[in-house]
Amino acid sequence: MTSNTGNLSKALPKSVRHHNRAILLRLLYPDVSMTRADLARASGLTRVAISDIVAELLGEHLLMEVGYSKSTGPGKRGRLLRINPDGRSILALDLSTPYVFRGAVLNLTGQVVAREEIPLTADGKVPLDLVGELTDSLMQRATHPVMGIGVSSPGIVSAEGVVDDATNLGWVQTDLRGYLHEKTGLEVTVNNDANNEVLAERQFGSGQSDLLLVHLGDGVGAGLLVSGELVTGCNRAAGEIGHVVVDPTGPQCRCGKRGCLESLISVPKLTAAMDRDPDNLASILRRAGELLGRVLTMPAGLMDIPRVAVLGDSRVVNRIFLSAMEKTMNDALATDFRRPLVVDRSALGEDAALLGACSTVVADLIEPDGTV
Amino acid sequence: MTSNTGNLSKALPKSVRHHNRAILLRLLYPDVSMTRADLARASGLTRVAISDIVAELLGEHLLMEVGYSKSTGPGKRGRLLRINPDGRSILALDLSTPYVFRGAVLNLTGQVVAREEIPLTADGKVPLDLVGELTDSLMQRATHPVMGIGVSSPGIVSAEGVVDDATNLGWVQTDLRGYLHEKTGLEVTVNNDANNEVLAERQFGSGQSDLLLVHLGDGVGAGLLVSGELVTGCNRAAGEIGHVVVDPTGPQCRCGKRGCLESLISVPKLTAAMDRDPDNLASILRRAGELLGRVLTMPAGLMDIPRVAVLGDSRVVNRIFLSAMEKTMNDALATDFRRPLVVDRSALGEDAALLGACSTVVADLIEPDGTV
DNA sequence: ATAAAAAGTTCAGTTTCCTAACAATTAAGT
DNA sequence: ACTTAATTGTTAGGAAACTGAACTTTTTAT
Repeated sequence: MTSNTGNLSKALPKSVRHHNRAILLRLLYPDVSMTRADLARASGLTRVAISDIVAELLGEHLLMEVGYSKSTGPGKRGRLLRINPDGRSILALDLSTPYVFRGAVLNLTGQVVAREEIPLTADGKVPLDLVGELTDSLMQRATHPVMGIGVSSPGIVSAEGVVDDATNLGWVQTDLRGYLHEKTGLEVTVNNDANNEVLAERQFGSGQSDLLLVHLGDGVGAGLLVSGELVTGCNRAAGEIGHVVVDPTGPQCRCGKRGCLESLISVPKLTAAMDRDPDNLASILRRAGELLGRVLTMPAGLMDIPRVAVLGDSRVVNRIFLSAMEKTMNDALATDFRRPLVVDRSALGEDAALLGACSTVVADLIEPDGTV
Repeated sequence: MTSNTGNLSKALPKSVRHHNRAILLRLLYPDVSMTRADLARASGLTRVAISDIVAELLGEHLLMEVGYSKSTGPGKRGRLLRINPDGRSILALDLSTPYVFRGAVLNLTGQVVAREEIPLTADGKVPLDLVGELTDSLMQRATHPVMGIGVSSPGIVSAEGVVDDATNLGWVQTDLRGYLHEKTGLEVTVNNDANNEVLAERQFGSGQSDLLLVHLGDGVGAGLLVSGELVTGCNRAAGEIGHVVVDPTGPQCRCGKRGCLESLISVPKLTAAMDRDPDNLASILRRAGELLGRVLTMPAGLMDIPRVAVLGDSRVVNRIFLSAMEKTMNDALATDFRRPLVVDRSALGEDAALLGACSTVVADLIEPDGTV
């Protein structure tokens, strides 16, 4: 109900090290090279402390030395350090794509090392055993020590990694994190698919830390980043906008209400409309873009968000759709104190959910939050 | 532009102490009594560490001992500790109320110790000198060491405390924090009025940490709390919803656009409409509540917010208005995974902005964020 | 050649926490 | 009444993580 304010757990001297390690790794992530002295200047820590932390990270193979810095004047040249991309392997699972259950092994910088897919039966159900099988299989293909498993799941995912998704997977209160942790002994993070996608967009895409990502698929979901933090909401239902009514006079939705967002602009609905009326593709897309723009205007204004990224089939999410959306929103938001909002396609393709899952695992290293 | 993710500054052993002090103070705030052993259990720190920190806080007069715990079994009785409300004084200034410039001296728990008001000239302008005068005057009336100054200002306030509000105060890029810090040497926090009001609602009202507060006044502003954190937005313009267009066919607004939220449901607009048509008060209010509910539905759904609090003149913000708003929103949001949203009046009265300003100063003590 | 600058290390010192052991107090059982 | 057990808060010693000052090595500029 009431979510916690900031960090309520105690701090120990050990937490200081954890925090400072994260600061260094974040400065170097994903492929920046710096010397110890550079890191000292950038972090505010002394060279002594940096040397100590770096020694530790080198020992854990999270960093590597890659030659010497160019000299820019008098003085000894420093040794360049960077993240060792293959210091760890990460397993990522994506349960959110229709008709297929996907998984991958990635390295620390989000590069896919190996990939596996299992086609699903028509009903789309994924038995828990199947998750275990794919995990085992990926584990075999990991090239380096596995630091954790990230999962993108549809539905509502509790903070404890319990999935509630009666709609698609047929899972009701399934303790996915518990199952995988029990099985592997590894750290496991489970998140809603759209939530993970927006994390991926920040980490491996545009880098923005205030961002709304809308995923147009069979349903409509969103992920929201505010000051770099994922918004999960008091019921862990943030981003679940598919069944918000946007037109009470609209068509009947399968959820029982009328005019849900999803009943108006899901990809199947729009492609069906386009197939029925192939002469008016542009106006169908324009109207859909205007509708989505209209309903997202107030959130964007209220949170002062600079960009909305849309992810989905390019037959729908194209220039016409995005321009209509962008114009609608900027017409309604324009004021002298606000920069124009950008609406565009997500920089990531269909790996977004896998990359997001990976980023939640890597976050343990580069997010200076944890315990401190 | 891109706001920062979490905490990017280094941690020192000293930060650990700061963090743990904040944890203890938060456990006791505002009027909880606990023994050292209780605090150890609640925080996870050892009794040794607690004794050390408590000794420090007693020495600074932030805590006081208030007798012995009741005994519940064998064992020595502990000494009860609590916040010393008068350990510090806080100055709060409110520049957001029309026609009057208000200030107050408060204690650590947000109780008003002294109050001062200066009526404003018809144009509502507040010269910087006047701010200085009221500050001097309040400083005289502080009964205990002043720990800081909090200010609620209309308009956009930068993270550095620079106010940009051409509309009301006539201030353009006024370095209010710099001015007051220069003058007094104290810590100064300056925030937008609605933003401070939502902080007050959390701290001194309902205690919720996911909350949207809408202030209906001459204009319409909002403050938004997500996971206990104030949302400020990429341009520090979060909550500035007054000039978001909600009906492109609506009346001309003074900002140049048509159908801004503020042009439809500001208190002056609604009271004028009610005065013109006194037989239809209820339907005017109902329609206004429905409109506000409709535009806030998507933000509430997207962020999964459990409550919307409305602050404003009770002629407008009454049962009819709030019920219409609540029904509109819940009709559109209802799903099986979401608890019904609550829409009600803010628990705080016209001191909300002062209390919020106070809470930003006290936050230095009880928020375990700071440097760590 | 010499001086100045920069990188990285060594050493001593501070802060903050922890564990273990202890003294003081309280209640309950015999 | 006396013993036992539990609980509170303190004292003493030790570990982790930082800092500042001084040192060595390397590099450029005069």
